[in-house]
Amino acid sequence: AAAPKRRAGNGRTKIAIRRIEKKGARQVCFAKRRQGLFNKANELAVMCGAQVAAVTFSDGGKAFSFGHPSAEAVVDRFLAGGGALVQGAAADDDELKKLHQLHGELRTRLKEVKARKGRVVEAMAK
Amino acid sequence: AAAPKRRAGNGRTKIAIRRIEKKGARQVCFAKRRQGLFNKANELAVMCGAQVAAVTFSDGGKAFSFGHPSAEAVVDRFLAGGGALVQGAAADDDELKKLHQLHGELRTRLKEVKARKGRVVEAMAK
DNA sequence: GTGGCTATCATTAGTAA
DNA sequence: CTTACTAATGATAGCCA
Repeated sequence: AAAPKRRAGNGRTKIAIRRIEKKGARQVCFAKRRQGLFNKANELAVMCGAQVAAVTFSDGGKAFSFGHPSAEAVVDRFLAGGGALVQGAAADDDELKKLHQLHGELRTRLKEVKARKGRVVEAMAK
Repeated sequence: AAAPKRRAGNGRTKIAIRRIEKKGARQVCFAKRRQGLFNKANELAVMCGAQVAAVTFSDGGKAFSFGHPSAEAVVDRFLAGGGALVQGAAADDDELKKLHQLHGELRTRLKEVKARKGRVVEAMAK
């Protein structure tokens, strides 16, 4: 008798939260997790009666968004409120740590963009 | 003899994705899931090298946000780009300017928080 | 690019502090 | 508001169609 042969599959394997190097796997992961993120955002909005917006730009620069009641509405309100309240007003000490981290990320990002801009300018000179 | 009494708790129970009526439970749920959402957003950003922003307003109208590299940067790009996004020097130059401004704001903010923390520490010493 | 599958890891409902 | 705990639900890595 032929056993109903299970599909090959090792189940979920544990992975670290760092950049996925393989391009293909990274894209698949982006698509799946983007969907998961939007789903979580929707659940938060429905269950807690909160306004939620989530926006992401893929590696390729393509934009995706989710919002309740709409991404634009929430985003507008966010900018209008002038509120640059990061991660909720936690304890000062905690917030200080977060600001330091943000600062570090910003510096890294600045360097990246500057480097890219340099290459672009150089390319245009030719 | 007193048994080492486990903490009461039935573990996670299945619930429907609809508005939570009990106010207290709704607030706790909001706090937990907001944190979970931001965590997912961060993982997506790190693992897939994508820009991500998440913004929510609680029932009480309080704003919370997360962003990589920053909520404002991603949100601005979203509103500016509308949908399709262009690459090139112009886009990079614009982003560079925004990052510089953000950097300045962050430094100001850091000083403020540090000062406040100093006052708090001093107050606690008394 | 999307969707199914399985085994496994991650999140979290309910509760109390 | 945040945190700790337990047990169960939910999300998903890797592989294939």
